[in-house]
Amino acid sequence: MKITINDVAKAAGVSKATVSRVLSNSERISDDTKRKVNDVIKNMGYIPNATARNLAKNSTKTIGIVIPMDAGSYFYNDFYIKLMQGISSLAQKKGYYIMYAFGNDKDEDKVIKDLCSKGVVDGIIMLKTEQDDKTINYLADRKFPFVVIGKPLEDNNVLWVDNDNFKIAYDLVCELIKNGHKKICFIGAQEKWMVYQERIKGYKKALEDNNIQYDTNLVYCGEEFSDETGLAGIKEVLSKSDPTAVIAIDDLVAVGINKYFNMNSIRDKALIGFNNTMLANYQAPSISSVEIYGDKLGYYAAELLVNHLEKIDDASNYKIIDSKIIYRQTYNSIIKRQ
Amino acid sequence: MKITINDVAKAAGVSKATVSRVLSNSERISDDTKRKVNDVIKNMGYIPNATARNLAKNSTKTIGIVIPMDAGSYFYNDFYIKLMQGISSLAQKKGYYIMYAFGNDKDEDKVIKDLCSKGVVDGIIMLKTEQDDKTINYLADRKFPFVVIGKPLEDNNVLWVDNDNFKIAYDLVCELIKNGHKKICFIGAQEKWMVYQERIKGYKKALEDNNIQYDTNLVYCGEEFSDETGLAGIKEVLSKSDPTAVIAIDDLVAVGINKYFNMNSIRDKALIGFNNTMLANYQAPSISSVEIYGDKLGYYAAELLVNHLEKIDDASNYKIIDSKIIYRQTYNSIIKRQ
DNA sequence: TTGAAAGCGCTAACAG
DNA sequence: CTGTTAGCGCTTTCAA
Repeated sequence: MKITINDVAKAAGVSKATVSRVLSNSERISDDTKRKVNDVIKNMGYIPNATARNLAKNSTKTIGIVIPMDAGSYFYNDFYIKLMQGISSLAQKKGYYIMYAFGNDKDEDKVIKDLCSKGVVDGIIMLKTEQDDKTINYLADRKFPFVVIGKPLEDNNVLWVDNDNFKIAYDLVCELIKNGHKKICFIGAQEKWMVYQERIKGYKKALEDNNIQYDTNLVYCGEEFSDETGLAGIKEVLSKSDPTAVIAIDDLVAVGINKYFNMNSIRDKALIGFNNTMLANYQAPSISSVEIYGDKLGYYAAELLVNHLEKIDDASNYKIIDSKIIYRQTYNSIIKRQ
Repeated sequence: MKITINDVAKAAGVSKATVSRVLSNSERISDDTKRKVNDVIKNMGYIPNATARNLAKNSTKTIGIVIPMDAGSYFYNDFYIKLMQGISSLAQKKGYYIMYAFGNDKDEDKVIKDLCSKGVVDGIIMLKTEQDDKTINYLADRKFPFVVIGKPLEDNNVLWVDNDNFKIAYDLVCELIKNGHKKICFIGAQEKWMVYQERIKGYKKALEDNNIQYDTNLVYCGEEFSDETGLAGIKEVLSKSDPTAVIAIDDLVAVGINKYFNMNSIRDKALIGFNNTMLANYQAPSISSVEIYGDKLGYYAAELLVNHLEKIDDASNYKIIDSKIIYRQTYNSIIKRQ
């Protein structure tokens, strides 16, 4: 039989209100009774029922996350898992539970609406980096607490976390230039996405600041984040120019480029991808990449949300996560390829 | 202001019991009032409060999953995501929510205990394939509903789903033999794990049934599921024997073997991994692998659990998931390697 | 500092 | 078929 707060109260010879106070560590309670009640609790192995507490407090202490499952995001498994880890880490620290749901293309907002209207979660983290503002608006309108991963187009008090994609690209290009590279190729995809736009901006600015002329022949932007994009991109660029270093917007794209280099025994070009997936690490040669710390993104997204839920004032409504270049074999220009 | 069942009752001119009945689609209610109440519900935009319902029904309609985060499982991201997708798919169909938590090495059982004692979930799915029976016993003792992914050592009414690792290996070896292979190498890891034991059994049986002598020189079992294991394993096997086909217990192990083949320009050996991860697909040459359908494992695990929760009699307490060989470049013995 | 009592929003006997 | 009435287990005024 389940043991409730009443059982404890009876056994301890106090009212259940007192037990409740002990549970929530209320100030206004004598050390004596506190000790007494805690003993009983321990002895009986009493565990408060979360549902009842939730109902009484009108909060669930749980965070909802919606994992996008649109075509292609299959490739971001690594990233999503890392996000989830980060979220989980903060949640455990703060005593929150996490609910997840996969949003299929069509019913993604249905899932979100369900989650936030049925009172099963206190707030939501949207894992989608390229969020449609429809959902953001929906949540904002209802004043439902949420944070997005990926800077939203209009930052009007929306809570968000993101890398500074401009700076990431800027720093990377500067670093390459410092290492003697002058003709640096950039192969991207999804022109409309912020990730692309910010990174290409950083790329351009870095060239400018180093007095290197921007050359459209060195830039390619394909459709999908895929190895085919990499293959097609590098092929096209090489037909018009001769870079010494290549930046790919994603490791998968970099894999395509790497393949092309291998097939054509091109061994004098540096290659750097983004997102530091397993894929990059286990290629031959191993592909350098930029780690964007998905776990941190998740952790701070959760922190932003929880602070908001608990009315703790954050200095700001967003958080920028750092990044790091992971140097592997392809970082050098002269690579021993099979 | 939030609108409750009382508001609806008042507006519809009925009792809240009636509204509740309409909500749960009770039989014993006239079509007239049903329509009337539903209209009001729609008009007012009423959404029942899940927490209150949970408390009243003493069930939460949510499934808990614990994702193992011990060292090394990093490499199974793909697999876990697929499991989660499958679970999510069934859950959405049946109207269940899903709660997840990462179990760090030390506090994994703490997480589980918390989940099942606080009444936040109705049942648990354990994603750990090689489960410690400690946790299983704990849950079984408390009669807390759960299912494990991966056949437990002792199948005493525990609910579980798994691939038939014996059969997978058996079929694969038979297939290779049918294709003319006679010297088939098996490179595994984690000797104590069921996965290894079952597959090696299947391997042996297939040889036996095809009148091929089992040769210990063709078998290697390393420590970790890693590319190093693959490298070390194939090196050792090749020093003693000369297989025409190599089976690796995991894609990551296969990657190591592939690397060795590439480095040494070995192009006359077939290579097949397990788990069909992205890793295998994007190697050069692309590595053949056995798809084990993580999503199905998750889906049926959830189905088993939900049926149990809803007292729907399943024919059996477990479910075997099929598998499929994914043929890629390394399936052929003569491979064009870079 | 503690207790009594009124909910939180919904479900489920039990009557009618 | 529908309403009344207890709860579900906990929190939180309001008094004492």
